[in-house]
Amino acid sequence: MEREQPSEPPRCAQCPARGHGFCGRLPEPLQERFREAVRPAAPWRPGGGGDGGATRWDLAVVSRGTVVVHNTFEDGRRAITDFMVPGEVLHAREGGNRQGREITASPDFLLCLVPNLEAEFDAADCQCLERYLRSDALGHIEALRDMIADLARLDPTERLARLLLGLRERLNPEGRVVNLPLSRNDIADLLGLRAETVSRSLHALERAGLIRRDGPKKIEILDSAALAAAAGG
Amino acid sequence: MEREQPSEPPRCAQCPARGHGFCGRLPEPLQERFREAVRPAAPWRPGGGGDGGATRWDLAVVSRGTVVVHNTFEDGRRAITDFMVPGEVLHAREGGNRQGREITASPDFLLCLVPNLEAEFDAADCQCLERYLRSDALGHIEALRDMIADLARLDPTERLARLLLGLRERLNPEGRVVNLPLSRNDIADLLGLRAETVSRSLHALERAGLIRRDGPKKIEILDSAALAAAAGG
DNA sequence: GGATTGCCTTGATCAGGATCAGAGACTCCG
DNA sequence: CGGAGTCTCTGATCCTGATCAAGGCAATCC
Repeated sequence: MEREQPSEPPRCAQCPARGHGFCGRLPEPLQERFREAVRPAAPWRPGGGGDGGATRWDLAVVSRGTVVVHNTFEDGRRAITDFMVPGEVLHAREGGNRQGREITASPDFLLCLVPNLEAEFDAADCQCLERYLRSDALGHIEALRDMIADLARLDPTERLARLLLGLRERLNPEGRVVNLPLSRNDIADLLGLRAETVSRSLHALERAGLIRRDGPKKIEILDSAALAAAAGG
Repeated sequence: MEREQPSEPPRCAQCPARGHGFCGRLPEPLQERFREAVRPAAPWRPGGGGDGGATRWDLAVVSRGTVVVHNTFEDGRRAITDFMVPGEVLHAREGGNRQGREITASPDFLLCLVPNLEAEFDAADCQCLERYLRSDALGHIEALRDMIADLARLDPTERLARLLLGLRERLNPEGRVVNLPLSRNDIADLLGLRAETVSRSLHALERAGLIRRDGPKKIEILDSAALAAAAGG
């Protein structure tokens, strides 16, 4: 199986997100055109602030690693407001970075870029893609609203339970194991808590028999139904 | 000035959102086509649950009133996750309402609907509109992320200050007065607080000389800069 | 190997917002 | 006009998650 299939350049054949995510949901003919159009790249230095401003793109799909969107307040308080895992779309921002809003990524991250939609696709494909992009954005809006509801009304343990279920859905839908892509501090910034509280809440979920911890990152979900119940419905 | 201008049907000439918002930002020729395409309607009963399911649309712009998106958890906890005021777009949901997610509106609400984009616009206009819609959705994503950061890291008074500044921006950019479109309870559900805390925080802002209250709904912003500072940057 | 560093965990204390309780203010009706 | 009901405001108490502090553990570096 060393030989590449003609329709899949090596970069796609080896993509961890192959078959999942945005690319996989496109209709077949467009998917093939898409494979030819994408350029793998890491357009800014991982973890570092501000992409140099050089690389511009219309559309990016995360291929490897985790991309994190965060706001920093003037006094140093930080919040993670969004994050994307392999297969998910990073929409182009039109206005550029405003004060305090930044995007970073894990050291191993890699994106698949389409620098210019209209240059790469004909009118029909372009319109079709635009539609999928809009649909993706609307779905994302729903997800962010759910996050808002969680922050507004769930207690720490419930938030953590939701996060674990969401991460399994996105990273490993078939399995029971979640490998946390974020540190305790990042999880705290994501859920509006402190790292200590994250620790304690994980401990509580483990004591209740809903999860099993194997090192700080690896978490096995023992009882999905009970975990969903613990997540507040 | 009783006579209508030919390019503006009465419904648009009298629209409270005239000139502002999504319609106003469209380029002129498209704006005119848009005026002819929209149909004013209130496609579900205000405040009530579940739009009967009858009315379907591709695009809706709020013309009058306030539209509120909220999640309700099984045990009755409620969160307002989003809301739109006149001039703002209510994007079509693709998947229909999922459990616990609902949209309601103030009793006087009115939308401008485009039931079917492709039926009402030619290909070029349609593509242009789709692009504006995507841009609107991306801007909305940014706004929701800001809300997430606020819920995660700001204290009640800071959240309230942000809400007031945001509302003035959206409802009355020129003036100093904000007419709250939500009850204390709704504000609490929006900011992840209790109505009592909203009351106390408003009181604190007033005592600090940043706002003046004139009845429960009418709020005058006395010192924008100080209010922005109190909003945590 | 030993020291350093960063991350995670656990414990003790504290404070801010929730909760409980009750008193005005306003609207909607009869 | 009066009464019911809802919404808003204020006060007193309680509890949860933040804060402060310290120890464990693994990876990295000399």
